[in-house]
Formats: sequence, structure tokens, C-alpha cells
Amino acid sequence: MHSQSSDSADLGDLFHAAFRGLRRTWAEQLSPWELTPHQWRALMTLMRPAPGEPMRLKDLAERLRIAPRSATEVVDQLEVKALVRRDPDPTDRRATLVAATPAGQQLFAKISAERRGKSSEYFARLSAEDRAQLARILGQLRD
Amino acid sequence: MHSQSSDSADLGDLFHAAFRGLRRTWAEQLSPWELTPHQWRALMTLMRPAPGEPMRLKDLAERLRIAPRSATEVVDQLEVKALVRRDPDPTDRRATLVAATPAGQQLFAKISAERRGKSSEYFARLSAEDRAQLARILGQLRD
DNA sequence: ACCACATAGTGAGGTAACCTCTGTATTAGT
DNA sequence: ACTAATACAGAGGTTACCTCACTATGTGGT
Repeated sequence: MHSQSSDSADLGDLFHAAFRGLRRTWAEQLSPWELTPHQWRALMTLMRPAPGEPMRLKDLAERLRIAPRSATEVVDQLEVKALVRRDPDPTDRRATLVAATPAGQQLFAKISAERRGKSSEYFARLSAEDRAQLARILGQLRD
Repeated sequence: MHSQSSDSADLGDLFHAAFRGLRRTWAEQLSPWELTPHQWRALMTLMRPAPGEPMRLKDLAERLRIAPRSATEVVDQLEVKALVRRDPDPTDRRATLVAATPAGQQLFAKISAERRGKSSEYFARLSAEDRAQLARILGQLRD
């Protein structure tokens, strides 16, 4: 009953373990395409509003919840792979717009399809209801 | 409907965000004592069976679910801070036993108390029921 | 029109939390 | 007695972040 601290410790540990599992699974799934989970997340975020739609680096950073400098980094990596392109924003010469190239869009589609096909999602082992619960609870934590 | 894949993506994102929040919160809470979350977790794990009870480096690694080499590392860090001590295992001269020093035990007690007192636990914003649900679901993911 | 200030991106450099691969004692199994 | 396995640590690498300082712009106030 008063093992409150040990309960929370366990919860922290569980969270830690589950998150590590998630990352490992992602890394394995993405390794054939030589993408890190971080890069995949960035590409996905760029595709979210609409494929090929450009987005400011700053906005990408915001959506990924990372510092702008860190967005620069991941965009660099994706640019080297030619999955993403930087263009100057015509309305503001300080800003650069980032957009997925056709190659990037194709890769995104390919991986998404593969994932759906294999249904190798990490969360697949949970029931639909548990997934919903989890999403609800995690949402509370994020705020 | 491709909302299915976007659901899973959201779940992944939610998980990611929540985990980052957890780590940030921990780091902040521990910073007055100049401990990283990783070091804290290791110290906690050493204290779990019984305070001052020695444990093989290999077993520590197993409980932390990290590679033995990584356990060496965190034990190094704690040893520098004199929170932990290495002794040769008398029953196996390959092995070293790691145990929290009195200083380590005191620090552990102090931080635990502070945490309970402030009830500044990251998971405190969840209801008891949600915490239980979360623990159950995370447990399923870990296996 | 001018100046102060804010904003967008990036170079430089750093950190936490991992990892593998290799080498060296030492113990265990046949 | 000898081969295989095990425990640890040295060397070196990776991912996913960060801050701080700088430059090139844009914006608001007088």
C-alpha cells in the first residue's frame, strides 16, 4: 500500500523498457532502407499535411518537438539521401522550405505499405481497446 | 482508410513524446544531486534487493536490460562519486561485486524521501486507475 | 527613413545512453 | 588436461538530442 514509490519506480521502468523495445523494433524495420527512426519520423512529419507540400524548418522542428538546430540536422541527413529538398522561401528570405522529393515520397509510400502488409507494428500485440486506452493515457501525460 | 496507419503513427508519436517528457522530468528532479536518470536507475536497482547488498555487474546489467559493457560504464560513474563500491567476488575471481556505499545508500534515501514528499512524480497527474491500466498495458508490450 | 529588436537557419561543440568488437583472466565441462 | 564458456573492461562508434554564437533577414516604432 505504501509501496507507492516502488510502484512508480516500476511504472518508470516499464515505460523505459517498453520505449526501448519500440525503438529497437523501429530500427530493425527501417534498417533495410538505411533510415533511422528519427529520420523516418521526420519524413513522416513532412508528409503529414500533404505529400510534397513544403514546410518551414522551424515548423518541422515544432511538430517533431525538437530544437530548430536538431531539425537542421535531420534534414541534412535526409537531403544527403535525396529524400528531401531545401528551397528558399520566396516570402521570407531568412526561411527555407523543406519538402519531400519524389524519391522521398516513393520511399515513404513503400515503407508504409510494407508496414501495413506485414502488420509488424510494435503495438499490434495490443488489443484495439488497449491501444485506445494507451493513446488516451499518453495524451494526458503529454499535456 | 489510411487512418489506421496514422493511428499507429500517432501512438508512436505519443509514446515518444511521453517518454521524452518523463526523461526531462527525471533529469530536472535529479539535477540538484548531479545524477543522470541512468545513474539513478542503476543506484535504485542496486538498492532493490536490499541496501548495501552486493550484486554482480552482470546481474545489474540484466536487471537494467542493458549490455554488460554499459553496466561497467554506469558503475564507473557512480564509483567516481563514491556512491558505489566494487569488490572482487570471493567465489569467482572473474566477477566483481558492486554494492552501494553508505554514502550511496544515504543519497538514495534522501532522494526517495524528497520525491515522495514533493510527490513530483511524473505519473502523478494520472489517476490511480490510469496508472494501473498503463502498467498493465506496458507490461504486455515488454514481453 | 532609420534604428532597435526579433526571427530563421546553421557552424561549432557538447552530452547521455546506449552499442559492438576485442582481449584477458578465470572457471566449467568432457 | 584441454577446450569452451564466462566476467569484465579498453577502444571506439552511433543516435538523438542540446546550447551558444553568428549571419542574414524581416518588423515595429519614432
